Amino acid sequence: MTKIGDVAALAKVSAATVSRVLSRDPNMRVSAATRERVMEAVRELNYVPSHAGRALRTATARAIGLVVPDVTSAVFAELAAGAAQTAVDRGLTLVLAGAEQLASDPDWVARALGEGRVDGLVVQLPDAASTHMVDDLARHAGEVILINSVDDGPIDTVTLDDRAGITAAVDHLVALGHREVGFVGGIEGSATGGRRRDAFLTRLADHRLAVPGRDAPAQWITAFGYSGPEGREAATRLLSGGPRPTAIVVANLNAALGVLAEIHQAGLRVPADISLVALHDVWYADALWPPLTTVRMPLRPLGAAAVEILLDGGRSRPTHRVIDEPPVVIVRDSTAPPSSRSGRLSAAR
Amino acid sequence: MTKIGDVAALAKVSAATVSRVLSRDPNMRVSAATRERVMEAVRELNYVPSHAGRALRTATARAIGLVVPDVTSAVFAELAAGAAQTAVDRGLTLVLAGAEQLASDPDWVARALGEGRVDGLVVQLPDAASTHMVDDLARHAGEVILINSVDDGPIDTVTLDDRAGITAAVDHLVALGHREVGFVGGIEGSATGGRRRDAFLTRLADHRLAVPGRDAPAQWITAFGYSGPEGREAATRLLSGGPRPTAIVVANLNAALGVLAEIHQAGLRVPADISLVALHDVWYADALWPPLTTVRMPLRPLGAAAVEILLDGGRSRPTHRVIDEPPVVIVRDSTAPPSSRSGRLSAAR
DNA sequence: CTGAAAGCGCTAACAT
DNA sequence: ATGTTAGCGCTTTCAG
Repeated sequence: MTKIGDVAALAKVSAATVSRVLSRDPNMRVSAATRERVMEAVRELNYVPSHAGRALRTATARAIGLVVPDVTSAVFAELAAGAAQTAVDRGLTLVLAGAEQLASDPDWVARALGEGRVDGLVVQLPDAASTHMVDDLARHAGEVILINSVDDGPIDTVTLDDRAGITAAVDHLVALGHREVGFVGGIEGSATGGRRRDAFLTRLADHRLAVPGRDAPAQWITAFGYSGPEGREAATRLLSGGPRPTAIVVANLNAALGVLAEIHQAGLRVPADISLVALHDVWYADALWPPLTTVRMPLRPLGAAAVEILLDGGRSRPTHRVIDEPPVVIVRDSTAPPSSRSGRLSAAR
Repeated sequence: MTKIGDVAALAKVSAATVSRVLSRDPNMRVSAATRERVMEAVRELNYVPSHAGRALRTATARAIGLVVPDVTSAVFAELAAGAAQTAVDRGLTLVLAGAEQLASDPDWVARALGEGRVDGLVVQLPDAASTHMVDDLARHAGEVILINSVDDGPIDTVTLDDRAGITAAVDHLVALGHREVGFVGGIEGSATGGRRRDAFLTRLADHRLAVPGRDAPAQWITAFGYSGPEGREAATRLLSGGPRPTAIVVANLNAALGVLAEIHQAGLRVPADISLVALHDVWYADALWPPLTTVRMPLRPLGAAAVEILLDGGRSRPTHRVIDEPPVVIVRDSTAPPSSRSGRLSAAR
């Protein structure tokens, strides 16, 4: 590999000058002529500064890690895009990692940060994150930001307005005339799961609709998790005997796939027999059958904000930001007014 | 951060000894007592060796990059898992990256490698990769391995046996009694696209089935690409007027989503009116409606092999390995014998 | 078996 | 505006 000295020799300047030219720091004054000669030499030799040398000297990696529960969830694509954009703008490398290691190895965080391969970590905790994972992270507050999981505590935090998303979904269904609505939620006790469930219940009450467990069957509201199979399980439960709702809000798109499959399995039609709206929009929402109505959340801004807050660290108190860009309902074909055969619930009483 | 000197001081040895203990190199002989004292100090101080220091000294990053066209494609999950496992076994960090940058910035590769953040790159080229991208990579032969794209040239290469996969799909359909089969392929001129298309045509001939463009309508074989929307486009074309096949082989699962949506849109039923089998198995294949019959390819071994070959580099001639683990057809509900109403093609002539 | 010393490539203070 | 010098944290001869 060609090094800074080679460039310096070719340009007939000192290594320090090459460094100054390459740093692009405005208060590093270098004459235009020298600068030109240096750049010429850099091109000539295809010089790329050694990351190790620079990192050792400056004690920074100019890289941050993005840790997500499941890299292959399409929901994560936009998030990553937002984070990547901001990182690139700031001249940083963004490194992706799955959360498996984080979950399995208690001092993965300490090592990742301690080694100095990255300067900070943007972490989305798995739905089922244990408290000790949060504690592990808390020990590195300042170098870590949590996205869309916890929204308080000593660690910096950015979250989506989950409540607004769920509210928009419910409102959309109500506007279509639905009054009997079920909910497929995240797992019991998870931060987003709780927020989304509460928002659902609250909005039901706002509209004076039947509340599962009170005026409606308890199984209309489920909490198996956000994965496809878990969604399927939830739908099985939700549809098992008794009156069924005319519409369902699914708190996550992956789960909605499972719900959709189970509804088909049960011989029901969407939206004729039952309407479906899911939180989070992904590319294949309209390659499903029927094309799925979704609530698009500001995931890109979420990712961008996470990187920004992480980088502008050094505050005394932790930041807890909520991305308040409003969610938008993408109406496709899985929602429609309830059929005339609706009103099962009232009929059943 | 605590450094090696701190550990040395606490353990009352020199930094060199600490390094020797931590290197775990068997021919570094250190007395058991010293070793124990050092390890004790390491634990006490939570010492993690600085990556930069080590990388600078040894001129290696102990990290490799995995570059894929689309991080969020579920097809990629297994591939990444295989690569990650092998990397971890060898004590390496695996860094993920999307291929956008690779496509847009001609010397992204040179920089990534030159900076020394990674020691090598496992690259899956986008379907529509330009030749100049391959040329850029060729300049770094030895530090780069190509997966499931090109299968010759100066760069090391591992590929799936695409032909076997497609053959298995066709055979499955033929075993069910289909004789009129369509094909939704990758884009014209791509390496995998070509292999899969050729395999399809060959197998058709082997079974003496109607060949699109000769005894069957030319539009039964399409080449729009592997994405969902492109699959949809292909299905539109394939189903446009004229006799239609009783079954379709889709060369990629993402595209199959689009195909499925379009078939539904056309008011056809799967598999009653038309059977569907797709290459690559993903978690949600059975959350679709109907659950999709797929051909499962050995993606995990592919990822593992890529990392191995990259690491065991230094041969004089490039390696071109094919993962020959046989593909397996996962029969779900999207394939069935052709209905009695079949034979449209012969009837039409 | 262990320690001393040198140096990997770079940047930041300090000189000039 | 540019050069000189020192040293970031580590591993690796070379001595002992």
